[in-house]
Amino acid sequence: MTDAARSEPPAHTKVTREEWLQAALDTLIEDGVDRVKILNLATRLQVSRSSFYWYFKDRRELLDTLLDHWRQTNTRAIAEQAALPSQTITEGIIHVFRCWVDERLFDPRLDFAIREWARRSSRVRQILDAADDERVRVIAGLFERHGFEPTEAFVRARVLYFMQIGYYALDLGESLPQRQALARHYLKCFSGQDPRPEELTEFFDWTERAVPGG
Amino acid sequence: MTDAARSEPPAHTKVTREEWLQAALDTLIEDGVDRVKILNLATRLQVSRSSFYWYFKDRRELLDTLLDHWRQTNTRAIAEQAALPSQTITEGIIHVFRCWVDERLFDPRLDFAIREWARRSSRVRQILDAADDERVRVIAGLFERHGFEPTEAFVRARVLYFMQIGYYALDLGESLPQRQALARHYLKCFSGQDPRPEELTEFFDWTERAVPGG
DNA sequence: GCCGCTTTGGACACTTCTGTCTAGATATCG
DNA sequence: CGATATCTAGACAGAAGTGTCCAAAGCGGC
Repeated sequence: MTDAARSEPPAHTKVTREEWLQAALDTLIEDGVDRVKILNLATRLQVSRSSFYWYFKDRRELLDTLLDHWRQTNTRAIAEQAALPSQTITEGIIHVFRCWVDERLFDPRLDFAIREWARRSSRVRQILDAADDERVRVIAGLFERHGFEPTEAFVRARVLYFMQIGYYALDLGESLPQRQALARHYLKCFSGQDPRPEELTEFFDWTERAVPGG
Repeated sequence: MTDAARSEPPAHTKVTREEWLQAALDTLIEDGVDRVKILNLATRLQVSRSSFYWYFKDRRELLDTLLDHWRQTNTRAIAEQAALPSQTITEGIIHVFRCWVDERLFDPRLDFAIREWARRSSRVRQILDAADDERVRVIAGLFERHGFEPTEAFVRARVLYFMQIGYYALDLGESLPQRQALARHYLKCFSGQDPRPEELTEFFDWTERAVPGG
């Protein structure tokens, strides 16, 4: 995209709306919604606090914008990967695994920041519940396409998805090789069957292309 | 325990240390550590804020006490249930399931309040990491006692534990019957084998005794 | 070169929370 | 009864955050 295409701000602008948003997003992910304070952001951006009110009506409008951003990233990535065609159930699960490996597809820290926020806001809570529901549904659909009964597909989708949410809750900080070493066992546990070796090597190749160096 | 045994407070005491602690614990669980404010608690307890400083040095001392309370409940319950003797792996898993059913054994909301707190305090984070590690270890020990290879035991312990943490993260609010209906499928997924019918009925009986009416 | 639009800074009033200090109230014991 | 230890209230100072108002600064167009 050229600079002209994004309607360049006047030259004497110190901080754009996008910079306020990015700073807010970073703070949301790092410290939680309670610390997304206008004063904080202003200090971080080296600009006066009152400039904020030029771009946003109030703090609430800023937070609403952050929430919209989340809605249009994480859940969509899971849905897209789960919908890809697959020869075997393990290959299908591997497609979903891509979300857990590439943070550009699914940002776990943002997801948890939203989850924590939802504990204190029924409005956010409703939106989050709908997202969780959709994620489990699309994964259950994957299991069903591979011949699992609806109830078993639902339970296995839950185990796969909840397990990953729990994994993120612990925020273990494992390296990619550590995680890859266990992938085969996870696949066995989630699907009840062993993955084909070529599926695994293809997954590791994909990982190397998507996340060079881990 | 008799009243005499707990060294009765003077009659003109409006609020005891234990009441401050209980109010703080409730608030921690409900609203998170950031909202455990002395002013809040004083208002809730209908007492002057400065009385707090009679019982506690400062806010930090109160929070330390809450953390200690958590350390001596949740993790211990999991360790105790996982250590019980079991004929089959499914029976062993069912013992752990008791923690997920009886909130007197394992309080999920307290656990999540601590988890959220740990995101902002490296001290709490270290303590939490040690607890998570111990929980996975004791469950992996259960799988190993039933003949699983160490790596597979470890992965299955993780899937079982992380899945439950993820389940709590979503805070679905399902009823006990709803959850019981899926227990058989979870056991199959976690262990790779079907539970014996009598194990399930015994589990449901235990549940009815422990949590009458669900 | 001046006007006006966009953007920023600084001051103000308000709220919520923290910790300290001091004076008082109340039961118990001598 | 009075002294003492235990507990509570209220006032104070200060930090950190919110939103509003108005003056001023920097560019672009005329």
